[in-house]
This record gives sequence, C-alpha cells and structure tokens, in this order.
Amino acid sequence: MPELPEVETIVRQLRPRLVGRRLLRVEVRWARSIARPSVRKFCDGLAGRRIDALRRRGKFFVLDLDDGCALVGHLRMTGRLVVGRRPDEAFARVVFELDRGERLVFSDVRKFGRLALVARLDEATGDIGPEPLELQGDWLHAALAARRRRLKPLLLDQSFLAGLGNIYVDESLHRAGLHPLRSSERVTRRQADTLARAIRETLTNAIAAEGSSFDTFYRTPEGRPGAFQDEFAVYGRGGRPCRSCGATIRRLVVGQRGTHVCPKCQPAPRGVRP
DNA sequence: CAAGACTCCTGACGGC
DNA sequence: TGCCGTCAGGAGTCTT
Repeated sequence: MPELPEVETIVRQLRPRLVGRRLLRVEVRWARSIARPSVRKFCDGLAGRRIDALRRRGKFFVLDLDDGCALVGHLRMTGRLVVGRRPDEAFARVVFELDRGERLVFSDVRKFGRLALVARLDEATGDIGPEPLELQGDWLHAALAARRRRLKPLLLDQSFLAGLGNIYVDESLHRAGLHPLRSSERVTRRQADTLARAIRETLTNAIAAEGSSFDTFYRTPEGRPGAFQDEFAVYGRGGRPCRSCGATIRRLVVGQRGTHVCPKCQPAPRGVRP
C-alpha cells in the first residue's frame, strides 16, 4: 500500500515523537515480519537503544540508532506504524516498548511487511535507485535509453527508481501524457524532462495532501486519512471521464498490475490497440 | 535482459 | 445469510 508519499508522511509525523526515545523491549508476534537478523538477535540488538533519527529512503523507513545500526522497515501492502500509550492495533506483528510508558507498534494485516536490524542501510534495502523527488530529465533520459522496457514496469522497479508504486506511476504517466506501454528507449529527451517533472510534482502534491487513503488501511500516524485520492486523475477511475479531456479512462493490466490510462491524453504506442 | 506466472497473506466486496 | 471467486497501494523467485 504505502508508496513514497505515505511513507514520507509517516516519517514526518512520527519524527518528533520518536527521536531521542529509547527502545526498552521488543516483542515479535509474527516471526516472518523480521527479515534479518534472527528474531532473537533483532530483539537483543534493539533493547536499550536510543533513536537518533528517523528518515525515509524510497519506500523504506529508517530509524538510526545510537550504536550506529539502523532499524529499517518496509510496509509493503498493509503495514502501519502507530505510537501511543495503548495503541488500538488488532494486527500488531511487532511491539516495541518505549520509555515513558509508550509503545511503537508495527501492525500488518497481510503480513507482507518486513523489519530489519542492520549495520548498513543497503543490507536492508538492497541496491535501489535514486530518489524520485530529485529526479532530473537528463539522468532519466539516459537511464530510460539504457533499458528496453515498457515504461510502467520500469518505473515500478525499485532498482531503477526508489519510491514509486502503482498509484503514483499511473498518475505520473498521465500527467506526463505518456502511455504505460511506451518503450523506454523511445522516450525523447523532451519527454523525459516532462516525465521527471510530472513525477516530482505528483509526489510533491501527494505529500502535501498527506498521501492517499481509499480503504481502512492507510492512515497517518495521527489517525487521519490522506486526501490525495480526491485528486486522482486516472487511478481507480476506469470507465469515468478524464478530468482533462473528457475521454473515458481505461483500465488495463500491465505486468499483473491494474493500470489506468486516458486514451486521449496518453496515446498508445505503435502496435498497441487502445 | 525482459516479461509472465506464481507466491507470500488477509479482508472486503460483488454475484448467486 | 452464506459461499465462492476476484481483487488489492509490494516485491522476491522461477521459468520462458
């Protein structure tokens, strides 16, 4: 579920509540939520540590600890982080006891989310691409030309660009007027500039709206839903009129992912029947 | 190297 | 009301 704007919102809201606090004890209720090291070493390694910083890298959140290690997590589809004295969390998978009688809870209905305790960030994230908020057209153009892939799966590939998911790829491609099946190597320099700007603007607007919520799952740590779902141009709007041109938004499947496209704003590449 | 199938999980929703 | 199929904001692995 959470993509870059949702993780950024969570990090911003939790930062003042977590930085400087101590982790007293860790309880793991679903062992596979811990990616590494072992559950035992995870709990032992965190007990007594102070949180020095909270930040984001792609869709990962990172708690830097006072011993130089980091608690790194990925929320995948349904993960959440909540802080409170008695957080109401029916699906708690990992519970961290903090000082001052509070708890940090990692809850996750579908159990896809993962936490890791690592000495170096890339042990948890692997080799991931650059941050999309700093994306520049010249780099993007060269990177697209170096691959021969359809735009949508490439933009979803975290080793190419770190942070975009299904919603924001569809929204960014619509904003840039590019079809998700367009071949990456055929994107012109000018189109790459437009796409880079569309990605930055889409994400910036989504962060300003505190992300997107359209079911019971994503809530900011303050408990509020995001508001960006009200600004969706195409995502989840199949069969409805495009807000820019009035054409009917189409839903197709690309790389096993639901994909939303305006046939007029995003002309299909050669050989693709719209 | 690229792309598709399948897997990990649970809950919500539509149809019958 | 109940059962069943389908779908979901992610990503790793294996096969073609």
